[in-house]
Amino acid sequence: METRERLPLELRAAYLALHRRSDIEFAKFGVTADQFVLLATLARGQALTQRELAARMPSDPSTVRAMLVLLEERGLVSRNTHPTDGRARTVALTALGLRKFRQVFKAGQAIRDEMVSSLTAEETRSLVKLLRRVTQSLTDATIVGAGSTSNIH
Amino acid sequence: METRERLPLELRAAYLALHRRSDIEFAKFGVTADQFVLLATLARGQALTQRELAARMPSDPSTVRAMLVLLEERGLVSRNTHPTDGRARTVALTALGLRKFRQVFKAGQAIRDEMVSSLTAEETRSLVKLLRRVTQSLTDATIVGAGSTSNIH
DNA sequence: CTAAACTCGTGCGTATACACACGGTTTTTA
DNA sequence: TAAAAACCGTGTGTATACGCACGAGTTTAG
Repeated sequence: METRERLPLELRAAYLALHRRSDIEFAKFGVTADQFVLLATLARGQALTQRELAARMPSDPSTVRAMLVLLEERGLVSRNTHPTDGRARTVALTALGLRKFRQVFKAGQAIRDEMVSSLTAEETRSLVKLLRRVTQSLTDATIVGAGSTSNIH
Repeated sequence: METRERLPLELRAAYLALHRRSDIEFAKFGVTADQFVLLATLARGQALTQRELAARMPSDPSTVRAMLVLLEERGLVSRNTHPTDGRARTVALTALGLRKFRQVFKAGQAIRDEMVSSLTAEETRSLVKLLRRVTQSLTDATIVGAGSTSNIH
């Protein structure tokens, strides 16, 4: 029973459980778990470009675009022309979007409490730390491995 | 800097990093990260019903069905009639499916090694343990919330 | 033993997640 | 400064992830 071989599956199980739980809770407010992540990221740094936003979530630029189209239709975010870069568009929360974020964040407290309900404060800190290191290891490897990203044309 | 509020995002970041990394690595073998999870689950328990399979992954029955349709077309799994239950179908790996699983599992060792490359054996054990507890807490809550349809009436 | 309740798989709809190619824009290079 | 390279957002295609409603089969209640 190598714990090293269980780690990927346990990580997957934990994330999917969180995602399901969040989707159910947030549905009352008409947003998905991932849309909440996007709103939260914008709440921390307005006027990001779409790519910056994607990098911080973290997520894929084309995924983020699809989400922005939906959120813009609902009036939660606005997309404007970038002041100096004609290619880019800046994204920001609308007043409605900010209000929605705060509502959902509050509702999410119940989930965050549940998550750590069987953990001590010390264990929670430890868990966050370990997750960060795992992410770092996987991300470094990806960047090194895929570093030959080229546009051949 | 409340670590309790960072936990969901760190969990998400770690899982998505793992998923991306796995998809890239496993693409060489023509399977996705999630398809590998399905194959691995079958390798541990053949002749499961689709629902049992979904419960063990864990995943949604309708998601699993869509995956099975694709995997069956590629000859990696077979679906047969259940011996006693006319509603259910049993699922099993084909010989090709088993071989594929073993190949991909071997290739996946590199990823599993990377994941724990900055962790001690003790920390890895701890991480698995903490993730399990988080999953448990989130799952219990979901069941309690939606489970009042069964025993108590 | 029959009718209601439950369960299984199916099929459809919406939202991610990401790859990839494309056109337009900026930056770098020669 | 003109050509090349790199970058941004868009649009399309495939694969999850899950909810929901449906038909068929099974279990339970009366």
